[in-house]
Amino acid sequence: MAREKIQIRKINNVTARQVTFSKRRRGLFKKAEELSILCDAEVALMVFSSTGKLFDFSSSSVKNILEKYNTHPKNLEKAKHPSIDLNIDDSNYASMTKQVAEESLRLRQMRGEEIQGLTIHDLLQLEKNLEEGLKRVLERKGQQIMEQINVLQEKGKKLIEENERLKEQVVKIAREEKQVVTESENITYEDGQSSESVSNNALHLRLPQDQVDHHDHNSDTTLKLGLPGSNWV
Amino acid sequence: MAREKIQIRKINNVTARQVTFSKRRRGLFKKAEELSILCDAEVALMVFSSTGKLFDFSSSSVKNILEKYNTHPKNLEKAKHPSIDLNIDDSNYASMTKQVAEESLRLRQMRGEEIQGLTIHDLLQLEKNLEEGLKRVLERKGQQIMEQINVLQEKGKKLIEENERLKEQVVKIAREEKQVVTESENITYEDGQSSESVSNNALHLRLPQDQVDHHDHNSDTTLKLGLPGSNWV
DNA sequence: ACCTATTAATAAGA
DNA sequence: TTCTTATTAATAGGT
Repeated sequence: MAREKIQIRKINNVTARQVTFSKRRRGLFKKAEELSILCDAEVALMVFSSTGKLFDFSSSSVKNILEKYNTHPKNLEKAKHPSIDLNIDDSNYASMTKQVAEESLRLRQMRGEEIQGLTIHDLLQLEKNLEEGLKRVLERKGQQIMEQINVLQEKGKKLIEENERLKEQVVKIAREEKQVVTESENITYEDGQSSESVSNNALHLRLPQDQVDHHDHNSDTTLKLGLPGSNWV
Repeated sequence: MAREKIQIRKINNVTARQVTFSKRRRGLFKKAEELSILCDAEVALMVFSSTGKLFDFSSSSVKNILEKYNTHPKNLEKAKHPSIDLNIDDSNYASMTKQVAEESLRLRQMRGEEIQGLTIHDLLQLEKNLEEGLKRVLERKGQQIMEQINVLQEKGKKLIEENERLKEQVVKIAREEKQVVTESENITYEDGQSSESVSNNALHLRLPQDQVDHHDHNSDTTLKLGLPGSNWV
């Protein structure tokens, strides 16, 4: 696909072969990845150059895909482990494969795929299952969100209480320092803030580190509610 | 590379996805073979469709390449797992069991079971899947029902036409019999029904058996619509 | 499955 | 190796 059409046979010129290998290898890996993404397929690709260098790609993990490959019924026949268990294994594998296939089909049908062959009755059943599932999920989501809100309210309450304590503490410290100032008049505040401006932003004052961390940790919970697409009401 | 540029992300339309899978899979395998021939490289390619179907290509034997892959220095470090070659033993059984368990869990979660441990985020995802599935199922059900209705209307039309023909036939026969009666006055009707009462229930008359069967068969379709819980509008 | 307008890959050369 | 570009190949959307 280029300046000239080429025949598909081994390229004899070594340099040209290497160049073509690089280019086409990239193209092949790109296509492999695209297929896996576009079509939700599992793809594993291994290439050894003529110099023995290995290149591989896998949509998930090579290990998983190879396992899947090895257990695939298509390959089970050729298993060269002539053990006595083979027959038992085969039937187990066969039944398991069947089971997997069935569950997989049901799952896909729940997602609205492969439902072309279903009768109206089947479709109504499916619809009922989906609505039931959706209902439960929505219920659970509502609960979960209410719980989160309660947790947040609880934390908020605690934070307010803590703030009150801290304010008092700050006022107290300020008073003590005032006393000190009164007593020996050469000591000043370290920043420009007077003790009167202390309000809710008490955290900006120097506090023991563990308390600061505590607040940061708690505020994580807030983020969990900031999710998009929430239409559970 | 076609009528329109597409983004590389999962194709949502199931049919389109399957079509694209077929086309691109062919392309990918062709490219893999070309690379192996042109550049004298060893290539192994495995693809599982989203329906679990396996397609593979290998320039030599998959087994050889997998062996080579497993013993390649690049993998030896992390290859603590007892090799991924064609060992068909309990590890595969275990992985299959795991797979079954996972799919089964997902299925149950789609039905709203075992969702206590899920986060809000998980629940939102589940909800989205369920709504998508439900949407597709409802669409399909609607189609299916419209098809059934069309079929029924078609059959109804044919039945009406046939009834008209039969009525004419009956009237004609009745006339002929009247003639016969007139000619030789000792012949009577075989049942108490006079030819004047023939209306839509023409089927009650003795007809050739095949026509009766034909009607009974057609009326089967009617039953398929008489299902409970239909709220698809 | 086939068609074809378009995009993507790539062979050769720099 | 990388870039460029003329050309061939792959393919998306329709039929």
